[in-house]
Amino acid sequence: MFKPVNSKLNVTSMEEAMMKFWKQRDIFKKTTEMREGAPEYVFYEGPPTANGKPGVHHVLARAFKDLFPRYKIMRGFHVSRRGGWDTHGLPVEIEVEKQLGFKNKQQIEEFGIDKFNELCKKSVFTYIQDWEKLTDRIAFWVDLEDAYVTYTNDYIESVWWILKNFWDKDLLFKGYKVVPYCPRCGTPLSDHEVALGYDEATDPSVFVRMPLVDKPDTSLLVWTTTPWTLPSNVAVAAHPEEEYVTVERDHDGKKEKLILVKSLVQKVFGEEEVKVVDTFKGKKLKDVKYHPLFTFMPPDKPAHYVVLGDFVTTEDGSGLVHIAPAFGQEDMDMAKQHNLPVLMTVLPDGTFVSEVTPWRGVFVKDADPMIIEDLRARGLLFKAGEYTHTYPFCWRCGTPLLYYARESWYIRTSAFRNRLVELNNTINWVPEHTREGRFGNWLSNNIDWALSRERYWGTPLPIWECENKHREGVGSVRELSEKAGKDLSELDLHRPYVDQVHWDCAQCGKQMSRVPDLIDVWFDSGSMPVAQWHYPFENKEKFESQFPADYICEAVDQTRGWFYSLHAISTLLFDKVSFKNVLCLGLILDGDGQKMSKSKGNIVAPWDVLSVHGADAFRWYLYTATPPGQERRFSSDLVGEVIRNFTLTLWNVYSFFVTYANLDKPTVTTMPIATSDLDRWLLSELNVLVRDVTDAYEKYDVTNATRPVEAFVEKLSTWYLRRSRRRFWKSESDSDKQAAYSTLYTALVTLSKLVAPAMPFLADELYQNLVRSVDEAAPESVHLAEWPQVMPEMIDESLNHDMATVMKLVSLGHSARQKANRKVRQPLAEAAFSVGNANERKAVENYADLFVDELNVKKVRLLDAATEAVSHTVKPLPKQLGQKYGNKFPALQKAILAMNAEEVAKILMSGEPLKVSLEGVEYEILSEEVEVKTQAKEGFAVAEDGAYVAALVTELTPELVQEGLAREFVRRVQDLRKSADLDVADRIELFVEASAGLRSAIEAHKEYITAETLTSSLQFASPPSGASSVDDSFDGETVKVGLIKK
RNA sequence: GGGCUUGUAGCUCAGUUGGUUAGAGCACUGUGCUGAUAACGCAGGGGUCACAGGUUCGAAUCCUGUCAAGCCCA
Repeated sequence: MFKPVNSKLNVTSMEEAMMKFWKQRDIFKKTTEMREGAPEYVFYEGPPTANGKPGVHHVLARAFKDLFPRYKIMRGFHVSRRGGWDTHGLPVEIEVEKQLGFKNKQQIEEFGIDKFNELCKKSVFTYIQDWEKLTDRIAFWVDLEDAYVTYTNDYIESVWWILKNFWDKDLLFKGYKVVPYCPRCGTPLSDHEVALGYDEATDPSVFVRMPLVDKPDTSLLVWTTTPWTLPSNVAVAAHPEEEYVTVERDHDGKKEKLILVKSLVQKVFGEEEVKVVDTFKGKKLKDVKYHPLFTFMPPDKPAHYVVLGDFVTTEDGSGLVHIAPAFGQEDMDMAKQHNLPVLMTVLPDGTFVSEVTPWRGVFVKDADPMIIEDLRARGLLFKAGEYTHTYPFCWRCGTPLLYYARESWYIRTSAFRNRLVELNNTINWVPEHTREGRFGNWLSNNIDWALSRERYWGTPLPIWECENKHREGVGSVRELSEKAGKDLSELDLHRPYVDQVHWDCAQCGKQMSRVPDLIDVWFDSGSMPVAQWHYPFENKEKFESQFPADYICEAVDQTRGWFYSLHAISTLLFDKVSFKNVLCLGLILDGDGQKMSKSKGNIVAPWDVLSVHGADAFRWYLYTATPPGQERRFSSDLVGEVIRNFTLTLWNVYSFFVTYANLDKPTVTTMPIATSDLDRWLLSELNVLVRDVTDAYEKYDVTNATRPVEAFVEKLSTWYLRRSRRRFWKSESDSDKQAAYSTLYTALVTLSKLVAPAMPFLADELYQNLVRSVDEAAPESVHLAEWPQVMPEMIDESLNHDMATVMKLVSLGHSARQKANRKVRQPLAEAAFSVGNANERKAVENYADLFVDELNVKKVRLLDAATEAVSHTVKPLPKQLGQKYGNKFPALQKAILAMNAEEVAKILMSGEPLKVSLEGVEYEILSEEVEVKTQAKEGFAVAEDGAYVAALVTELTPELVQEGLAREFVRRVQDLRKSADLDVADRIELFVEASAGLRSAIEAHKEYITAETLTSSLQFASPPSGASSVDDSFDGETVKVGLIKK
């Protein structure tokens, strides 16, 4: 006996009960334990930060992360799924700063780094319960109890070990570079951090005059969008090969001359007429001296002359670029090349130094209008406007970044550029284009990794130096203890405690102190293959068995984040990849295609979806709606569609099976002996499904691992089951019935396994009842079961094709009925079909019984030219003929159509080739290269689609009419049974008062009627009191029916 | 400015090595079927396959350019 199943499914309560079951039986743990010793499949969890609530994009990532470990376990692998938490970094600090109301770093130092970091440590897990609850509810099976945590001493020590390795290989260096710098956070940002914060910005667009020293009436016309950098100007750059002009114009009643690039004259002056007085190549401007706009800081080297550079753009501006080495990468390169001075006019907090007297202490961006005004007053401003472009902002605090020359620690990743690319080419990326495209491009343009951060809560950079710049790298706590001469095994490896460790320099005897920097948090997470095991200090074997990963999965924003940091570290450290397969997910957008963001208020909360539609439907939606790499428009309603379209269809097939199986108590087996075509067909399709889904999983093709299941369930429900219902109802328990039960049972059990990775709840619900309730020896959960084996011998492609033809013709038959206005309950004498080629004709003959039943006709046959009034048309098929004959196709087509259609049809229908001459050449056209269309001329109701034709004989004989009435009557009785709330197996007594025509129809078909309605006795009498009864009329007849449950 | 991706019905998506009639689901309307179904069947409306060129006997599909959106890099 199976547990009775209600056809109404309460998804959420089913899922919650299943969660409880899994927990009680410890199923998750068993999935790992049972595979102890089996081949390892390695999954890495990219650590999230738990200081914010999880959103739908986290559900997306976690759903996809969960899928493959589940599949691989069913395939016999051992998968340890260790969770992890990313705990360091600026986001955490910023949360704490907000709590404390801090505005800058001084406040943190005054407050105390120890206390500040203590708060950071606490804040990291603020929302951990939300994360655990969500993870649990969506059935992402990951071990959070034993998760790695990046702030632990063990983790940090492993990171130090990596850094020491790099230090020893001379891969760490200190450089003077212009970096994107957040003046509020007081720290440079890594390139992947900068990437997170680009936004539209409107900046001033300013053209200024820089008068030439030798020709005071002539000025360079220089363009900038950062007026605040003008006080540190030391040069102007021109493109050596571009044409430049000197133009003359009126200004303040005088003539003035301005120099700019020729191609931008129109854009700069617009309507204004200017006179070009000279034209020359940019290189002629080399070394031309000009008067600086400001003289707050006297340069210590020659400055204020024109230099040449290929980078000068002539798209915008004037073709003359202002150079301020402290505030631009290209500017700094120029300064190095031409030995220009570097004027540091700005403090680390983003305000002007005191030498810049008018604006000292003013934040530079705020000073822009004041500077413009000053230039205007001195007649140096040509014009000022606005310029909208994408500009980087701090990804956490939103402050516009400054490009700012800082001393910084770097990893020499660019030295490994080729190797990074080579190793990447061995990684399987989904979608594939990411390997060569987004990620590959990024690697081949690799620049050194800016590692250091001038912050507090993070992994300290383990480099110590003395005042003479003698430096030592430290790679373990033991090494640190030895150098310091005391046991530091209990030392917290964070600031400020590590900063208090000193020793004397081995070279000069001065005190060694740690450099103040922390490292980029991406280095933390990228170290996880090593650091999660505290390798190499312990767990050597564990590490080796868990490296590299077979599978990782994150959203596309991790391309330059975690994907890069994992790849870069393992390349530099081991010269190996750290992951073999990677699924790179697209972003999740709201219903209008907008990025979800807190500020727009268009966030869909995961719980709003989960509490209504449940986790399975949510997951299934994520797998099937869109290929994983694509961005997706999301709304809760789309998840609801999954329930209606897929979940309930499957559920109802399941509920049908259980309902009838509990009545019949058949012996079910998953090795059915299929005798009927319908069963053979279903099992054939089922094995195609198993084959295709398995292949798709092996290729990390999620869409094709899930969508075909939907298509199969649709066919199972609307064709197999619809056509098989009577086999389950019939009273005798013969082998056909047994076969039907076993076939359906096999399909359902197989489905429960095929959907187990994707819909873990529903899958186990089916499995528990279908398998466990009859076989206690079976694995305790579908998630502990083996993946279904495909049985190729069950696959019959031609049967599948035939059945598709049958379905197509049945559909046309229904269409023809509708056109002829003949409802299905009215039997018709004959249905005749036509198909496109000789092969398909078999299908009509072989499956006549399906047509008879489904279309309610007495006879089925092929339309036949020999015996009835039909005509033919022929259609040369472009695909076949075009591919074979290329550009001869149009002429051939014309020639075939010019022939007598009836004769052509006759030849082709017999399977003979058709001979066509064209330009003296004879072609043999095969029957499958031309579609022959048969048209019924008269006496039929016809529906057609391409070569497929269904033609129904619609004349009714008195016998057919009587039979139709009998069926109508049965329908009334069945409705009555239902409304009287009878059980499907209840037997009844029937009382009927009917008009004459109907009465004789009932008498004629009494046996059929009583069998269909489980009637023990049928009397033509008025229903006794207490009977359920109904009055009705149809087809010109009237009836009163009553029934009593027997 | 450069790179990657995307653009097909009102919405969400398919569309095979190029093949002449571009499909499905949802939604809407009508109708039929049903003792599994929250369903299902049939029919109807709904498309400049983003746009413009090109290659080809033939282009949603290949090429070039343009436009729009998203992400990334400057």
